[in-house]
Amino acid sequence: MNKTIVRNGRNPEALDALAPPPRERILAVACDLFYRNGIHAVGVEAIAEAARTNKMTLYRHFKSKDDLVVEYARKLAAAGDAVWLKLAADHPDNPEKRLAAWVDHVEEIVTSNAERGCALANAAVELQPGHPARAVIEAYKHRKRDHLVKLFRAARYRDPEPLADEVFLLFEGARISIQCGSRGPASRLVAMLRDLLAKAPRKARG
Amino acid sequence: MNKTIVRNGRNPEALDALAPPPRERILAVACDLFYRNGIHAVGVEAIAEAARTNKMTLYRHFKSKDDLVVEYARKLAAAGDAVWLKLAADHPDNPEKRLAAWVDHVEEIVTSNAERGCALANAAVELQPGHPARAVIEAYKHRKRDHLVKLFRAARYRDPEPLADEVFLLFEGARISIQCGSRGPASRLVAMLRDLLAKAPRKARG
DNA sequence: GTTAGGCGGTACCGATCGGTAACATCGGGT
DNA sequence: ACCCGATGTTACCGATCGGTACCGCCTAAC
Repeated sequence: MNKTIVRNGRNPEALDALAPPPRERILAVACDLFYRNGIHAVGVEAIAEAARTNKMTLYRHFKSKDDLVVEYARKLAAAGDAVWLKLAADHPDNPEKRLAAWVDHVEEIVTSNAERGCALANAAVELQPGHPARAVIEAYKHRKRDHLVKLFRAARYRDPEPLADEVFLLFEGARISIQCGSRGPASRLVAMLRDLLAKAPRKARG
Repeated sequence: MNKTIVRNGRNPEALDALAPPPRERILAVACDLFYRNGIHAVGVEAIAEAARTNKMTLYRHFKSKDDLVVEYARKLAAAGDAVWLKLAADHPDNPEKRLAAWVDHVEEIVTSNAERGCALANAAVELQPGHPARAVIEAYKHRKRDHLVKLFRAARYRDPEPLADEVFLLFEGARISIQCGSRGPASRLVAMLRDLLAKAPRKARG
């Protein structure tokens, strides 16, 4: 009867000893359900249940469902920002490799199965213009576009801003198109990007 | 007391003598509300009320809300197809003018205020993958891409399919980006398109 | 004039929604 | 041994959802 150390009361001899605290579980489950089924289609009770807890505990950590949605958007935005941090960390002095790594990352996203598009864009579609999560989403999209500009500037492209806008629109278009059944155009995205980046004019070295 | 001819019983002396029958009013109002507020955010009662009728009459013309949503998607798809028909009718023998007119049309859409993006793409985001309206949406998006291919082929572009895919993604990306707050990249869409179409290689005449 | 059908109005149904109250229980820290 | 904070459980609230039954009215056709 050696009762191993567990994080929460129930289920003493199960193997969820490494289960995160409720708040993290709730948020993780909410991310999954919101993304797969849409925000409006998922009730708080279903989230609590899937997180192996209950509605009360959910409301002890989040003031309201809208608050949970805001945290959802924040977590997604943070995950997106982390990609750029990792990109910079992995190739600190080589913009060329950073660029190639980013294209590989895009390829991963766009060729992965069960793709339901950009979760933040989907959320923006579902949420009313005044919803507090919209500000999080819009700020993230702006940062993303700026990251592209900086990446292209570092790679010595002559006109990084128009190039970033074009790449941005292609990427966003691919992700929204996938869930509209247009996998055809989206499947060509990576080839387009490689071609575009190869042909765009760059400054001379030095 | 000359009772003028009216289309429906009530309100004999008002000026809505030219009011369409209830089904058309309901569908038109549903299009407006679904687009502006999202499908899940609009109840059938609100639709009936805005159409100056009631829920019963709505359910006499539509089996369910899902059925109304399908008709909503069908109407949007028909409106989109009508644009291509008009394009072909306006410039039957001049692919160049047809192309220019299409770009102008894109410019109108993308610069109009209160743009909430592509209504069909938004609907696809909100609807579960099995929803019957999804088939309508996906079929329309395929037609749209094919229309682009045909347009570019008629304009004698050397590789109409990759070009159509690229233009398709740029357009879709712009519309989804507008409602994510990224008006910057989207505002450059038309310039991108004109540049892209000017530089893409074409076949020689004859 | 009569009839039939489309329409408006109201009241209602069961289900589910987001959100809360009250209480039992368990754990770790002192 | 004690207590306190975090969690689990249950029941409940008002509001709203999609959808329906019933009745009365008006119009159009015959």
